[in-house]
Order: sequence, then structure tokens, then C-alpha cells
Amino acid sequence: MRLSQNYFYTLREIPKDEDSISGRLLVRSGMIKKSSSGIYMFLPLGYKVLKNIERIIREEMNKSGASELLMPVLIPEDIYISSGRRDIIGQSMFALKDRYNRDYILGPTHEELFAIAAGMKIKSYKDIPFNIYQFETKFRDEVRPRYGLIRVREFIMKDAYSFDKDLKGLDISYNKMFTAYKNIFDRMKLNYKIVTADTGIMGGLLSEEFQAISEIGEDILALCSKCDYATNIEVAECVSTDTYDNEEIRKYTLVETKGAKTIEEISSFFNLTPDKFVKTLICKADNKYFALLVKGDDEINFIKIGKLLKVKDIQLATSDEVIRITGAEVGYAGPLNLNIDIIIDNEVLRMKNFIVGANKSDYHYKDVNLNDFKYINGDIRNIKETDVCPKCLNKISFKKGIEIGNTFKLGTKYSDKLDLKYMDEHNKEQLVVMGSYGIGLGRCMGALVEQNHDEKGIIWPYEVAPYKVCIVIANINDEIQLELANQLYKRLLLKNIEVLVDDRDERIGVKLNDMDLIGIPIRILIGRKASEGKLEFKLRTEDTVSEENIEEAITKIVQLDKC
RNA sequence: CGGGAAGUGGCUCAACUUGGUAGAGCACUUGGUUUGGGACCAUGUGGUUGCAGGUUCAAAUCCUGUCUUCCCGACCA
Repeated sequence: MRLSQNYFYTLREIPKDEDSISGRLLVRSGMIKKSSSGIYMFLPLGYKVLKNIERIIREEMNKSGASELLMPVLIPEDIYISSGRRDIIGQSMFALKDRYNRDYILGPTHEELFAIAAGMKIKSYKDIPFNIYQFETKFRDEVRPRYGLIRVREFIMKDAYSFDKDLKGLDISYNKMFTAYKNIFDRMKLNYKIVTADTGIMGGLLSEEFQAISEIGEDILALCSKCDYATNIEVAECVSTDTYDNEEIRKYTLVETKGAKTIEEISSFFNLTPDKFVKTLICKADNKYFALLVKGDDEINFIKIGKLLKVKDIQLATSDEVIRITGAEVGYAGPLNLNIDIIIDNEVLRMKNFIVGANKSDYHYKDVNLNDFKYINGDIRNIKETDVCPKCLNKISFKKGIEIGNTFKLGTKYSDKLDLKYMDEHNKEQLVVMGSYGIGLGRCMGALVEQNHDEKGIIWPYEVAPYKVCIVIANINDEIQLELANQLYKRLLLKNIEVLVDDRDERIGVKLNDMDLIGIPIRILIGRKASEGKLEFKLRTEDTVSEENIEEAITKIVQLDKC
């Protein structure tokens, strides 16, 4: 591709509407452009990267035996009503009506349609297992699009679905996908971790996330330093090794704590560390109120609460509701004289003579103990970095991750709702067991840039790079340079290597800076030694430049291209 | 959705507080000088100041509404 004759631009200024390094670099390098909040254009250079990512995924998917197909984006709302997800996904779905006033949604994920498609084939146990997948644009009306391609409202996902007769079969299908996913992300050269996670809107039995390690990651991963324990903190089990307080139990007393509402404020009021306090949060779940108690320096985990109480849609109570229930302003809730169910975190079990709100504005109780109120207990807090690994009790550490892929063991959730059944060996109807597997292509692209860049620009891993080689012609008015560049260009094309020729009428500094910015792995500079048949060879990842003749350069490039 | 900020040539910003009819840098045109890491001189083009309404002799500036974008909290590939 000759730059002078193609759609290509870069920006010198930093775009003001991008909040991440990857977003800024991708926009500056003319690969993407924000069209509206969370919606992007993929321009020629960026589209090539996206296509490379797609190619890697397709190759590995096909290798695993899956078949590609294509589903519509526009889906009748009824289908999501029957699966029960119209309500679960709710506001995140883009919804519209056709001219006859019929309701449609733009597909946020396609379990339903794939289950229907699977039903076309599946009659008997002999018809399964199989795996079908697609690359398709998904629409999700995210509350807050962010970080360039990382959190967007319209994005291309590879989604695959497996169909098996039982859980044993699902395990096999799942493991095939798991292997394919590892191959995919390894080939992209992403630095990632696999963690177990909550099943969220998909539901089902198991969810594992492929998380690209990055500072802008929106998920926190709890990783063990010794064993293979790795989870999203949303589901990380808390195991405390602290010993029980062995103070004498005292009788609680009321203390005026005027104006001190937050844990910070009260701990400085009492001049005690936050772990001597117990936070009481009022929440509402399925129209019932609960009081949740955790140690002052812990955080509530709503996913754990949902599982413990078998409720969904848990929200913190509004301040009006808190006033109605506790009789005090927000900040003074406590477990004493409270007539809603109280759930305490296991950590609180170890505490004695702690401080809680008094359900009276400006007052707290001190020296409160567990026998002063009724409760049930459970693991309802987020794991902290000071906690130990729940599996081997060694040190745990946190990393932030961008969720680039996810695999779910769905079980029979969708086949039940959508009536996907087969006839088994004993002539009995059985529900098909499903798995679903997603990869966000744009997210991979964003995460790659987050992980591979320097102050000059992007550094694409070879296989995803839009072009593998760029030939920079120092002086386009020099016939000899042009001729040498031409020769190299044509010969590399014959070897099926994607080459970009920077033959623009620009100063050399502009060209070199642009090539660094867009991150082409191999750079050939053809300049003043062209007359001797020499050119300069440089890798984007290294600072050293070597002088070669055309044959040497081609040999080196072909070699790099092979691995 | 709630809270905060901002919308001014293609891009990044100034002028707004204190109304007087829009300016810089980059980019672009043309000419010239340059030419190995974002050149220089000259020249020119380009804006109904997000949109609508109001106040005023006069609005980018003040007021109201509206749309959009960005930043901080509950979702997910």
C-alpha cells in the first residue's frame, strides 16, 4: 500500500475526548474515530487490525471444530421476553419499533437465536454435540462508555455456543473452547489471566473470564502468589486467619457523636481504627429490606448477598427509605432495635465491643456485641489485598483486568426457557445443555494498545499489525531511492507480506514519527545509501538500526514473518 | 440515571468575568528557501461561536430551554 495514494492521516494533537492511552493513540494514528459516545468508526488502518484479530479468532475457532454462521442484529422483542432476559438486561438493550409498531431490540448477545437455530437440527441425541459461532455487532446501551474501545455501546463480538446432551458433554465442549481461547490470546500476544467470575446476565453454572492485565481494567482480579487460584474479586471467597478478639464483653452504651457519619469521621471522633467499627447498610432486594453489617474497613459484595439471600436486583436503600426504616439520617444505622432482617459478615463474628450506629441521628452505640441483636451471618464482603488465598492460605495479590473474553457453562437455562430438547437413548425427552463463549474484538484491540506502546506510539504485535513492514523513502525526488523502494515493495508482496510504502512528500521526521505512531513492526528506511544498494533495517521494538542490502533485508523479513 | 465540567474554522485552544460584531498555533492553498527524527519565510482559504428562544441600540459574552461531549458512582466482551 502506497501512503501517498491512500486514505491515511495522523493527528499531532491529543484528542480531548479520549480518556485512555489506547483511545488517544488509536485516534491519533487515524485507526479509529469516535462517532458518538461509545460508538466508533474503524478507518482503513484500524480495520486491518480488527480483521487480523478476527482472522486469528476464526482460525482457532475453526480448528476447534466450530462452524461459523451469521445471525441478524434486529431481533423481535418477544424472543427475549420468552427467555426472561428482556427484564434482566432491561435498559441496556436498544429497543425500537417497526412501522407496524412491533417491538424489536438490537441484539446485546445471542443465546436465544442460537438456541432456536440449534433446535432446527437437534432432534435426537445423535445430533449433538456441535458448536456454532459468529462475528456480529452487538449493541448495549452502556451507562457510561469509556476508555476508547474498551467500553462501548456498539461492538463486534465473536460469540460461540455449544450444544451437548449432558454436563459431561458440556465439559468436553467447554474445554475445547477454553483451549481455543488460550491459543487465540497467546497468538495476539496479550498478557492475560483467566479468572472465575459471576455468571451475571448470562446465568448458568460457571463463568470464567479472560482478563487482559491493564491499569485501566475495570475488574479487580484476586490472584494467589503460590497456587493457581484466580478469581474476579466479585466472587472471591473470604477466609480470615485473624484470631478472635478476646476482650471481656462489656454492656453497650449510647454515645453522642454529633455530625460524625462516615467511618472516617467516627473513627477520628473515637480515635480508633476503622476495624473497631461495624458499618450498617440498608438495602432493598426484591422489595424487601435488609440490614447488612460489615467491618468498618470492609466493602459489601452485592453478588454474594444475592446468592446468600437468593434475591436479585439488590440496591442500596435511598436516603428516604433509610430514614423511614432506621428513624435516623443516613450514617447512623445500626443493628439494635431494628426490625428488618440483619445479615452480618463472617468477619464481624470475631469482633467484640464494637461501635455501631444507634438508629438515632448524631448517636452511636459503643461496646456492642453479637448477643445484643439477632442476625444471620455469611461471607458478604469483598476480599481485600491483605486477605489470604482461600485455597492455600498464601498471600493474595490484586491486578486490574480488561475482560476480553468470557466462557460460560450455561447448563439448561436457555434450553428450558426456549424449549430446546432432544430424544435420548431411552426415547425420553431431555433438555440440551448449552455453553456460550464470547470475545470482544475491539476490546482486544484496545487492550493490546494499552499493553504495547511507548511514548512514540503503538507497538503492534506482529500478527495483529496492520502492515508488517513499512518502507520509508527519505527523499521521494530521488529516482534511485524510489527504484530501490519499488523493488523491495514488489518482492515482499510476492512473498505475501503486507507492506506499506511511505512515499509521501513529507520531511523524513514526519514520516518516521508517523510510522512509530502507527506501530508497524519492521521499518525499512531507504535513504542516502540507496545508490550503494543499502537500506536501513529497524524493528519497532528496538532502537538499533542495521544496514543491509536488499537480499539480506528480504531474508530477515521472511524469517521474522515465519515465526 | 444522579452529581460536576465543557461546546468557538479540520485539530488544540484564546476572547466570555466587565456585551461593541471573532483570534492564535497546528493543518490546508500558492510561491520561495530547505531536506536523515514533527523545517523556515511570504501568501491565501476557511467560523450564521452546538441548536432554539429571550434581554439589549448591540450577544461568542447575560438569561431560559434544548442537544451533544467529557469527568465521578451501580453494568459487561
